[in-house]
Amino acid sequence: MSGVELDKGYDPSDVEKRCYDQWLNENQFHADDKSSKKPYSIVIPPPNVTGVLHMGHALNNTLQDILCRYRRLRGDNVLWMPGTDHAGIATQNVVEKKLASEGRSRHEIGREAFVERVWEWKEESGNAIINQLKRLGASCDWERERFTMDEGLSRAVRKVFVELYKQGLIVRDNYIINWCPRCNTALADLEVEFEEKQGRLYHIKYPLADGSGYFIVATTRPETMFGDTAVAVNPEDPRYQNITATHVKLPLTDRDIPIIRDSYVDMAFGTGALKVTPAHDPNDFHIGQRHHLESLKVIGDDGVMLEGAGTFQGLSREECRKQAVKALEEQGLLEKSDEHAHSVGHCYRCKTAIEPNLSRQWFVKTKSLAERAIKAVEEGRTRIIPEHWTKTYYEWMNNIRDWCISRQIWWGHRIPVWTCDACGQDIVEMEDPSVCPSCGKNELTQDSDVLDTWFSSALWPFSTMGWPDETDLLKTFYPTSTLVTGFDILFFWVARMMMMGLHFMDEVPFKDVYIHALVRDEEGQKMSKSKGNVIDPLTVIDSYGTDAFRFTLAAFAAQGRDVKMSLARVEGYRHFINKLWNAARFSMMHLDKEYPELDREHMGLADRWILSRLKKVTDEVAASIDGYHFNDTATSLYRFVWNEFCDWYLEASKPALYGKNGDACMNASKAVLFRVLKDTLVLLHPVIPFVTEEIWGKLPGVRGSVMNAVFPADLDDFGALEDLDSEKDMEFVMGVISGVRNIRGEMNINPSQNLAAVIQSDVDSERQTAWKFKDMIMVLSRLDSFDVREDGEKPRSSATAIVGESSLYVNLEGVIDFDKEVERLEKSIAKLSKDVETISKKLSNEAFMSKAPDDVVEKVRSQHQESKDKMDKYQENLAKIKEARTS
RNA sequence: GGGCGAUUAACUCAGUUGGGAGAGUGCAACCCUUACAAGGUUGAAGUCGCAGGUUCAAGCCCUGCAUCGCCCA
Repeated sequence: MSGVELDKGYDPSDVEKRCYDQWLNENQFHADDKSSKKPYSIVIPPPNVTGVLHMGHALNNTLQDILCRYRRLRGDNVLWMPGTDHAGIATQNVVEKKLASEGRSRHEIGREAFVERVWEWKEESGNAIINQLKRLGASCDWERERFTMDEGLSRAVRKVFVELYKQGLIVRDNYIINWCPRCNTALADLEVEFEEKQGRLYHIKYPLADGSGYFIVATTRPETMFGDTAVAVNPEDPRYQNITATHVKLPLTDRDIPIIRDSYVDMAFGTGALKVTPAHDPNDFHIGQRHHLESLKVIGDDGVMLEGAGTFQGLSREECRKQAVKALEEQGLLEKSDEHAHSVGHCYRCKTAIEPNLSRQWFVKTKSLAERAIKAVEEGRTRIIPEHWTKTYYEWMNNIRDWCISRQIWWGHRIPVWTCDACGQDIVEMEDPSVCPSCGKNELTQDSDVLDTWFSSALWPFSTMGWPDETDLLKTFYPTSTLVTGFDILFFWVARMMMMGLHFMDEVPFKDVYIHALVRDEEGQKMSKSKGNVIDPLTVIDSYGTDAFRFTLAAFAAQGRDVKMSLARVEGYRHFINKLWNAARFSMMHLDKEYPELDREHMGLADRWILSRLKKVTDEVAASIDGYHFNDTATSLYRFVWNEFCDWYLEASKPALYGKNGDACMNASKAVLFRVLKDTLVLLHPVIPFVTEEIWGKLPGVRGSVMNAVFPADLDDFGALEDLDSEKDMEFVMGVISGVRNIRGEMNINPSQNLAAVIQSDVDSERQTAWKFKDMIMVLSRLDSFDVREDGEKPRSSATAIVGESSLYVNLEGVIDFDKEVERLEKSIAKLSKDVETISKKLSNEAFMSKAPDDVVEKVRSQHQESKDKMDKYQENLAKIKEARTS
């Protein structure tokens, strides 16, 4: 005994900072621009620069880190590109609120000063989330950290805008868009969240212009009626076949509006007559386009009624609704109003009800871009995992609409379009223009809007690598290997990166897209501030350690299933970390040097067995990470470490380690212990980097970081670790030991009481195995006497277990409780007889015998035989014990 | 309205080509055995949402239904 002394328990807080600093100092996370090694690259989904780490980030980045650390261990040149985005609307909102608390508005201080303030706020808070990612252990290449608004990325944005403009893929148009009256900006369709709201459906009489009656139109938004420019009915609708009037009188106004016929109108809804408001409803807008209707905007960008609302001008849209309804009622034009549930769009940033609004905005024409993005997935150049998300991807891509990219805010990439005040010419170039190329005048005005943040995020996989320059980084790492992200931004981000990557790089941005679940609370509710059910990842890290937290996230990350985070689970995995720590602590007591060679000649059964199991778990870990089955990775490791290494191997190898079998065996076992512990740390490292690094550093003779270790599967002798014979022998031996323990437990025999046991068997191999490894059997089942024989009388006062095809008798002379043993045996028999019954049924089923494949029939036969033999043996013993009881 | 997912032990969840239902936690009993009581040994616990169908064989494939959740319109 010697070696390094480890503390009794593992203290993460002390270790984590030290390890992380060590990695940074050693430049472990840095990727080479050029390298002969196989490249592996991931770009981080950039979090908002002013945001804070939440559970979603924690899961997302833990999975990326597992992949990156694993690929490094496999010898790849790994780039994990980190960075943040500027989150235009969200960040602007925050700074505006701060201004408001000072009693000022952004308009008061002006654009330049405001943007200055936002940069200040970014500097102030911008490192928070980066530091939080570091606490999570993220092994990003921090030297390459990028921000969507830094100079290089801004140049990429400019280039993309200019090129798309020149290609006719970016256009300015008057179109119905989603307007947030609170943020005062246009939004993309995606940025609107629909929510079912209880409203009212108002049935309003629209008198026919020729006085021959009236139409009843149903609407949830009576305030928009001032913008009506037609009433539409379905041409098929029999109710309106014989209408002679061509116009209706628009109530509360002096306007007549035409009656039009359009098959869009749902005859089953209301009375089948639809008021058409092209300027304030997307569907109406399209009807308006088809029928060349006028679009009359009656609600201003601030949500206040405009001139078209007549006497209602100046009212808010909510107040206008109230008063208009009242006026209609007074004039007898409101037939009725019913309770009505309908979905209302809300701003995804501030939750204000969206106003569909006619507006002049910039759009990306997405159709041709989407076609290539669809094709890339169809052809498998990009794989979406789990596969079922591809359908959602196709669905959206096939129905994609033009993307409104202009935002009426100040924080973001300003749209690089100048208009000549004199001749109206638009100028869109890489360099800021000073004179109009058309008329030569120099009074140019730049568009005041900025671009959607997602416009810059869409370029992330190549803009972060230096595009539009042809950098080595791009050559080495584009296309990236894997993108890890949540499904909530599949459209916002993934789809748009696909379009931009294919268009500008002529190559997909990533080969694999792994889509993980959302993290929810214990009840499965989405975590949100308003519900108060948010668990702060940093609190979890502080209480349980990063490794326990990461292991929990990995263990929960089953494909296609949400993660329900519970602190009880994290605590459970903290126990696992501690178990590992203590296993290492025990190991270190025996390890005093490096053991470079395995001494197969002097190894015991447990040694050969654990090496074989090590090979197995290594294969499992590699396969599960390669296939993004992170929960399987965690499960395999957990079982191996706890149930095989700790529960069996360490216990079984103690005699050898304590020198009871001589120095040669002791050293052979130490070498195995060293090897298994070392390789296990490497296998665990991608999931729990800190504790593994800490233990690694204390391994005798080992230099450098675990990050530079070789993955066990890549070691020369890896294949030679497998030893199926030893696995089989060990299984039998463990069966015997468990048999004794079971009897001890069920018969309430004190663990400290030594017992005598006998294996009786007519199977040569089982007798040999039992005899060969009797030392292990005796130690682990606490026997002071153990015998193996081919036949003979069963000991009178003993309890029985069947192991393999052998009988195990545990002598309970003087302590046996016959009734209990009868009960025990009957229980086993009942279980077996149920099995035998089911299997017999199969075997007597002619259809099964003739149609099932031979190997299956054979398997069932042997199962039947096995169970039956076992049951017979129990029954024999039961008879004997009953006999003994009565005598 | 269209689409996707979920439903397996008290709880949280695995179950990858269909071939005798698993884990962790919790629970119960016993144990301070010299790495770990944040531990050890043992045990109990499931009509795999419901109803049909395909098949020799269904937790798994097909259809319908129910409940819950999400996305899109």
